[in-house]
Amino acid sequence: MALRGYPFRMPDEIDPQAVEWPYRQIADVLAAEIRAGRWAPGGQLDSEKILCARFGVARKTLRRAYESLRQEGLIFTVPHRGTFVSDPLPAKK
Amino acid sequence: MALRGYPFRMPDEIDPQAVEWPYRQIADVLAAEIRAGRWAPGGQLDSEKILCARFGVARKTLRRAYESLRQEGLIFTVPHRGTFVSDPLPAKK
DNA sequence: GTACATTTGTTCGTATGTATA
DNA sequence: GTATACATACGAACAAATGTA
Repeated sequence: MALRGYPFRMPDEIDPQAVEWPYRQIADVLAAEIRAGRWAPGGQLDSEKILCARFGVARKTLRRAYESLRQEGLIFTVPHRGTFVSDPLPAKK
Repeated sequence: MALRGYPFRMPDEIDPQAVEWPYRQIADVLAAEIRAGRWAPGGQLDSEKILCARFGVARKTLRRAYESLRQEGLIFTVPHRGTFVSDPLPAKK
């Protein structure tokens, strides 16, 4: 990482200089983990706060990633409770 | 300045009629200020918006000037955060 | 019931990224 | 080169709902 004079290193797989937007990279990482079975269907995902720390992004960016995953049907959010893995998972396109 | 009957003075040192491209003039002005120590190494430069107003140019032009300064190693940009003076500054060629 | 922590919901201001005319 | 619009992102703050001690 650390491209073009960017002095910091991101905590996780996110590259702010990449072609893909950070929120997309995050969504892809989480989608892969969900598909891999890191959480069981219905299981609760990490909170926005935790994931912000993990990926080193602002909460708005993390929420944008979650929003994408919701639109893709992989997760659902219960207000003030948390975000969970869809059950069943949609077929992989 | 005050070209072609334009009764006012340009906001800053840019002369659209000069041989040098406006983005080059801007880059030179900023480079001189950086070398002169107007900002400390690591200090945040003015935003694109501010500098557009100062030099009286479109954002596209200002960004091109910043791009040149980045290539010269004088500054670096953190996406959505701002543009900063390199630390340390490269030796003047 | 009260107090506290946790999580998501919402809004504000500012800055850069990208695209189109 | 200019002008405009919109998307993405950071940072911060506060609100609302939930769960627990």
